[in-house]
Amino acid sequence: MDNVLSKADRTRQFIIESTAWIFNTKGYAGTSVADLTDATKLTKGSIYGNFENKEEVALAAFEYNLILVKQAVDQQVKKSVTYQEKLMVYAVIYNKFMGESFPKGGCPILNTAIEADDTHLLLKAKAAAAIYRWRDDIVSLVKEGVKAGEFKAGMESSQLAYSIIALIEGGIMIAKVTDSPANLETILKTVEMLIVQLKA
Amino acid sequence: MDNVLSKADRTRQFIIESTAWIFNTKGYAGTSVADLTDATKLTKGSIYGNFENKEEVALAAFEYNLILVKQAVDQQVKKSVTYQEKLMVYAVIYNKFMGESFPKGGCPILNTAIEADDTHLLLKAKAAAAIYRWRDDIVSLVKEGVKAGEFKAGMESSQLAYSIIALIEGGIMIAKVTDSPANLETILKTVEMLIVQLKA
DNA sequence: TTTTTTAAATACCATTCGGTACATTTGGTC
DNA sequence: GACCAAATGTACCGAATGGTATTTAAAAAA
Repeated sequence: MDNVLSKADRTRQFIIESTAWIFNTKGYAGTSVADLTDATKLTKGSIYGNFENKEEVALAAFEYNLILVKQAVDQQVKKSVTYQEKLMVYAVIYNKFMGESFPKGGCPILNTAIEADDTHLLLKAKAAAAIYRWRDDIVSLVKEGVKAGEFKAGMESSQLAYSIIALIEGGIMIAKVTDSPANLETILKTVEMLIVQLKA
Repeated sequence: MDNVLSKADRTRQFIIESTAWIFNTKGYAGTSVADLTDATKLTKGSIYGNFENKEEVALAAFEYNLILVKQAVDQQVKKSVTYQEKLMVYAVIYNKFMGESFPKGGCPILNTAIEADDTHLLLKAKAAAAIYRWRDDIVSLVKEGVKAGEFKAGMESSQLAYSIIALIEGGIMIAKVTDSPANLETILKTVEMLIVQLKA
């Protein structure tokens, strides 16, 4: 018994990784179990041997999609020197939301929040938690930036955080539905403006 | 033949009005034909006698939901005196997005854009058109406000328009998924700030 | 009021849905 | 390599899916 993942755990992970993008594009209701077997080339028996039901796959897939986003963000935040740069990472990374490391189908928080808010309590709760985590991260960066003397106290930091998140998520929605990444870039200029105002 | 609506047209309208909110809450994929017969107390024969298929009902329902929003907005814009007030109507009205005249389930543009962007070309196109109309309305109001001497030329008006839309839609998403209307109010303060900056 | 047209209800279709019992194969251990 | 447990495939279930002839009822025209 090596401390390597068991066959079951590896299959479970394989199912999650190969189907997460489907849930992110088609949604929970729009994704069928047949979609999962098609994508994995596994059978229903195998899927249901590793997950209790479709819902459990969807929840795991959502968490995996979040990890993908978080990894992309953390990597870039680490590279940034100034707090302005660190704050802008959220905006910049979401600007390449069509990128490789990013889950196909756009922002999973946005997609899940919109579909689940009236229909699926568990997914809704997970999406809400992701929003709060994101807000807290932004608030922390602002506070650290103030402490480091880079920012002056300006707009209430949680207002800024919510506004940045709303601009990014709303911007992704607009860019995707209009097939125009330029629209997101335009909106991100406003995000940058809000952050720059912190230095005034 | 009075120029009153025919029986068919009235039934068609009845189906649209009684099912539009279902599409807006459950989405296109999540709404079944059985949901439509339940809500209307009609049979499948009647639904399919007035619509070619589920898609046609969904498209008509989306248009109806848009009309509901537009009526609520236009009514308030007319009441407003200053251009700042007129611009803020979009924000204020969306703040009561749980109101009576507003379609249940939140903003139909947002809901439809997110579900359809990767799955349903026709709905996607309709949602995109709604975004462009909204942007044009905001740009027009800004230009008129400048002409009237209320605003000075500031941020590019289309950038402002997209930013306002993104803040409102992102704000609705956040407020709904966190069950906290206060979060939307916070974000709308930033919308107000952007508009006030036009007067500086 | 009778006739004709139109709309709605009934009963059905094939297919897909999520899910499961059980047989078969595989991987890990001795 | 034999053995056993664990994982996967096979075959199936009832219910729900979107959709459609065809019959019945109602409305409009004559």
